[in-house]
Amino acid sequence: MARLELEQFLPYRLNRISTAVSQEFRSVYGPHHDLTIPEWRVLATLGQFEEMSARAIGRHSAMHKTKVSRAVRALEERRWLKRRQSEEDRREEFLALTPLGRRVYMDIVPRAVAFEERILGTLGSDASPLLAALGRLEEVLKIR
Amino acid sequence: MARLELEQFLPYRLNRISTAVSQEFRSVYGPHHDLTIPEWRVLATLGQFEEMSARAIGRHSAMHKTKVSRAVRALEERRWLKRRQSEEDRREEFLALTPLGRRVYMDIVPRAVAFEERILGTLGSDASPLLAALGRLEEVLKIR
DNA sequence: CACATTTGGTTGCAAATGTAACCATCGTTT
DNA sequence: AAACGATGGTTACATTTGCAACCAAATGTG
Repeated sequence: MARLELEQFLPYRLNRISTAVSQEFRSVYGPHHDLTIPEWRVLATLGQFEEMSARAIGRHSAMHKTKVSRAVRALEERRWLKRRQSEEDRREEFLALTPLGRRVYMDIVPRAVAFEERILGTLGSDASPLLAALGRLEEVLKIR
Repeated sequence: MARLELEQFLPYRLNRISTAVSQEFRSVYGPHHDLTIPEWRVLATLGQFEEMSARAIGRHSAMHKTKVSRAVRALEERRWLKRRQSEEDRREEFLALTPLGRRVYMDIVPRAVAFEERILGTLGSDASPLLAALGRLEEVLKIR
């Protein structure tokens, strides 16, 4: 008869690990800044690329355009980013962090880096095989 | 200056991989049976343990009790599981798959196993380091 | 140039989820 | 046994999410 142990099942394990890590990470910046995961992704993308359209942000951070749209509005209301109408194509707008937004970004990045190092650090020599395997998974799943 | 590439950031990668894998998996059983992830988890847990309380299912499958409650009701309405009042403690009820539910379970399990084998298979020799690393991560995150 | 099609982005609506409040029952303390 | 808090489970409410419809501007086609 077919046998399946949920706790050993790859999709289940990945899901649990992923949410636990996200949760942990949020508890790292949460006490200092209140922002959701989609908001953090937009912030991080703009921190990395200066100026970018919403469409491009979505493509780069793997988020649906409605998610991006809402996160952008939230950040805009907090004055963390500003919009600029494109000259060539008046449908699209370019987004960029404000000085305030950049300050928040610069405050979170070191925490993010330290967080990641902490986790990978405790993995010790298992860390790099993990990263390699994740890379392979990304290839297999064609999400790269 | 602080540097962070979102596409390389561990929480981001895990999240993307996890949702992609879940999505893939759902497309495996989706055409045959329509059930959500929480419903699948309850089904899988009961398939594994014959009879179990909702509380125990939640603990075992790492789901909040409201999620379990709703999934159980949905499965019950589909006549895939039945409830039995506990004699000792009239608050709790034991849940078990009906023959119909078990048939569905038995139909999905081989697909699930094959799916997992397909993914791990394409990873080749990277597969077992991945599983080992996931195990370490679970330890580090104390979700085991 | 008129018209259809595509595309960047927003909005409305329905489904999914988490939190807190809740109900009933249990165990414990007095 | 009366009163207490803890526990299994459900329900109500607010928030988040995805999908589809939508708007406006761009591009393509006759």
